[in-house]
Amino acid sequence: MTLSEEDYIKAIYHLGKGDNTTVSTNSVAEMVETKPSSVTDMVKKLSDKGVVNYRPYKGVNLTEYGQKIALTLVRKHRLWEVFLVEKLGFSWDEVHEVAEQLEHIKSEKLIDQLDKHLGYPQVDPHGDPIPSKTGEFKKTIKKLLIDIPVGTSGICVGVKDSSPPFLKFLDKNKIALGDTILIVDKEEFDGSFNIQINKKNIHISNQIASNLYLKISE
Amino acid sequence: MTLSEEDYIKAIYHLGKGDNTTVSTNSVAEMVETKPSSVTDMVKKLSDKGVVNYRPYKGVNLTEYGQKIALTLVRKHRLWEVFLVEKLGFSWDEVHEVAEQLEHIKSEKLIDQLDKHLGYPQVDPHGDPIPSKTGEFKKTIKKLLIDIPVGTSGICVGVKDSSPPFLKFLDKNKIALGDTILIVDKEEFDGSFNIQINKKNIHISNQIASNLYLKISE
DNA sequence: ATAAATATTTAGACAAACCTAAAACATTTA
DNA sequence: TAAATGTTTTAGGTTTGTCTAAATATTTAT
Ligand SMILES: [Mn+2]
Ligand SMILES: [Mn+2]
Ligand SMILES: [Mn+2]
Ligand SMILES: [Mn+2]
Repeated sequence: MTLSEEDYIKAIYHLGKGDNTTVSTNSVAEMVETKPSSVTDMVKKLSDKGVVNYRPYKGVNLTEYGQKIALTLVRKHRLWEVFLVEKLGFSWDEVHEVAEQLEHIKSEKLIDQLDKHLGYPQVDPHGDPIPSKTGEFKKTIKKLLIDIPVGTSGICVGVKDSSPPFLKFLDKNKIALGDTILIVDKEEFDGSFNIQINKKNIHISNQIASNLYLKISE
Repeated sequence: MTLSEEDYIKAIYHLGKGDNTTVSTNSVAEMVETKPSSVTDMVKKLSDKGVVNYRPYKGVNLTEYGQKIALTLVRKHRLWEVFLVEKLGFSWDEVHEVAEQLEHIKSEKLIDQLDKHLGYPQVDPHGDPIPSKTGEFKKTIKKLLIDIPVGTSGICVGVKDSSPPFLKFLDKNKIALGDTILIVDKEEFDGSFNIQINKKNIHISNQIASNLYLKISE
């Protein structure tokens, strides 16, 4: 597959919402930042190659073969993201653009060895799951910390309240996007939480807990 | 620069023998595995961009600007080669193809951090020097071990005699291409050598020493 | 010095991936 | 259910990087 073909396949995969829903020409165009007419051309070519099912005016989705390719690309993209953050000191929000390039490097050995070098990570820095070599992975969902059971851990991926006071609080307590958080304990009395973050235990109120989104494996 | 343009620039650089000699259309074609007519086209384009000096029928070489680009590419290529060998366990002869792709990834931060991650290496797994961020590097030369002064170290890059008995000897003594060898001592009496390889000292005869090529910095 | 051999460029085409403008189809709205 | 609106495809072009075949320049050999 060429670099362009791969980017289209990934777009169709991501728009397919995990269940390979048929997606529109326009939505693909928006995702790959091109014009709908270009998508029509490409999608015909991918259809000829057996990568997608395409019915004119009706939309497009991935074949089995296409899904396999998509999962390999997602695996590569996310492993590179882990590498950039863990080994090269990139931050959460700097990795995407570079991974977007690195995902197209062709070498099976490279990816296998990278996976090993990173200690076979299960999730990327954004909390998204990394498919195994055979394409399996756990789905993840985004939940408010307050709705997550004790003993579970997840990755901080967003805030509900983004007011300066709240952000300042997070900053002061060194809670940042991309951090792994373990729910240690929940206090019956006031609904407050004990959480572990960066190897330290801290205590947060019910209010804080209801404004932090984590991504956890189902 | 596009991937293709970069590969042409590298080819012109490598054919230029370090002193930026003017090179022929045919030689470039051979190196980038294309036809001479394609080289003519590309070289005109690179000339318009100020990357090369081109005189029809006379040949092509790099401008100052072109040399800068070439050195950046060589730097990237060789840093990735070190990464593949040192961090991912690739062997000497497996890295080139992958580095040929990785060298085109665009991110200055990526290369700076990779350099740091690798501990600012001076040479790649083939004994070739890695240009600094500003483009400086020591030239290296290939010499028979026998002609190298005591105290110098280099990287094993080839053999003069490739007969089975000699190769078997190297194998038995765990001397492989890509290994770093330090000349510890030379025996006046029989011209034999003490060398250090893989943190072990071994003794080799004058005959062995006159059939092993090392790459050393000038 | 001339002819033969070789190297290089030009001319004309092609595939990939994109574009704009116009036509065809589908959906919504009145 | 017909018009209006929005979506998708088609038609026709462009750019990049490649190719073959033919023309031209340069080098080598007689
Ligand atoms: Mn990409
Ligand atoms: Mn990610
Ligand atoms: Mn390359
Ligand atoms: Mn090398």
